Amino acid sequence: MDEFRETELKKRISESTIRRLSLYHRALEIVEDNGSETVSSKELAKIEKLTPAQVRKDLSFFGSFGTRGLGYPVKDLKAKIARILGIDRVWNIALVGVGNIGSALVSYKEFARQGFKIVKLFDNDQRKIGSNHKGIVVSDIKNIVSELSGSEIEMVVICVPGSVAQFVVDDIVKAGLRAILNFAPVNLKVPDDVFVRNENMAMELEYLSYALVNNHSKNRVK
Amino acid sequence: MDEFRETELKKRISESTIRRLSLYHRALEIVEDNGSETVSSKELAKIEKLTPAQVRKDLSFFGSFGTRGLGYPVKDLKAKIARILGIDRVWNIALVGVGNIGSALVSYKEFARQGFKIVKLFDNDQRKIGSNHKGIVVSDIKNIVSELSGSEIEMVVICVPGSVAQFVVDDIVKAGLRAILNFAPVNLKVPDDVFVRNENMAMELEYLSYALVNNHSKNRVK
DNA sequence: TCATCTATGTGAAAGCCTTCACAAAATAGG
DNA sequence: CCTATTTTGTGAAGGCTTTCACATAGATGA
Repeated sequence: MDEFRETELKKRISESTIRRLSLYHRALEIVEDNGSETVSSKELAKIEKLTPAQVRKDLSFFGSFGTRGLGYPVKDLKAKIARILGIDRVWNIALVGVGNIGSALVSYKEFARQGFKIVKLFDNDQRKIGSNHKGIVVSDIKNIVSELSGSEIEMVVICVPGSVAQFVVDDIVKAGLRAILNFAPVNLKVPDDVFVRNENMAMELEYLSYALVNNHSKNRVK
Repeated sequence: MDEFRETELKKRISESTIRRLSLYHRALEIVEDNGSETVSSKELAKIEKLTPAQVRKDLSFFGSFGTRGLGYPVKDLKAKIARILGIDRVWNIALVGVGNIGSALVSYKEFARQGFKIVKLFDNDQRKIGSNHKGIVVSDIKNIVSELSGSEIEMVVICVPGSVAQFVVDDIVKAGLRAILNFAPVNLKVPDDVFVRNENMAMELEYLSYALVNNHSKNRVK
């Protein structure tokens, strides 16, 4: 692992490579369920609709995990990718905004399955504060800075309306947290050492809309 | 518009450009609310944390919308982008899988606001079939092919477990639909003329996990 | 009307990412 | 043990995207 850390300091690894690591991890779960001991870059590529060269190149940034002529050891590679991604542990997460989307995410099994554990909820609505969602009592957002500061929570999911998202983020930053998953449709301003990922579901539909309207078929003659 | 269609046939426009068009559209709403008549590429870039050159280059693929020395006419540019994206109309959408996420999306205001109208729900769970969500009665997924074929519905949102997503997609394709927003954590196999966008929320948390573990700060000395 | 200023539109350059193609390493089979 | 086969790991090439930098065109003000 330390070898990797050092590599990372020398060469910045692209966002796309990291995102594909998640895909490889997922593909390896499938292969593992099939009972295979090893898997080739070709097979992994097929599962996620990528190219074998891409798979090999991506993995090569982090080390040599395969055996020539044979492929990659499934269990081992999966563990190594989990280690690189930092998902070989549990992450405690707070969620702000217990509306439609927010409360759906509290019960979202895929988060739990990957070790992302929502352990605290915040809202500003008096009717919601004190109510119980899957065993978690909703806290008043007024106390967010003190309740997050120095807590075991390291990530926050934001499901509040766009108009208040920036205020919430300012508090999260004040509390010293550095990772935010944002469902509000606004560009959040944060210091350079804070990471934000945006989940913009309407934008994906807009892309589909564009594709349909422009008949943007993949196998169209150019 | 036809000028644009023709341009499009000559030069394929990148996915990133289209995604940024959505951002520009959103930024223009903000500028419009502020009461400005015109806006510069610099201002648009600031709102979405991009560069002015990027904004101008992206827009230039579709035409010359600005006035030198002045900027872009807000209302007009917003309408033109909406036209390009195909969001100057209502899209009727079916949603399959009325679980946590699915039912949250039925009430998701951002979809409605952008003209994405969920008009039909499907599920395979007998307890859910026939139940009412925001005025829509859940249909039996068995009838999905016949109910979608030739209907006014052109997009489908999939919120079913990964293990059944491919079967659902096969039916959607059979019904002749060509646009799918997929929340299941699997890579769906579709013909080349069908568009799929994947919404993988756990993957975004994995990216944050990676960033934190590798202290991947943006202003770090290389 | 003219000079100054502002901001677009866009070729060209730079940078980044993906794909190619092949040497190297290990397996498998006889 | 040796040959044929498989599949990795990786420089180099190719292709795509972003950024640069400036000519151009219109606005603004005296």
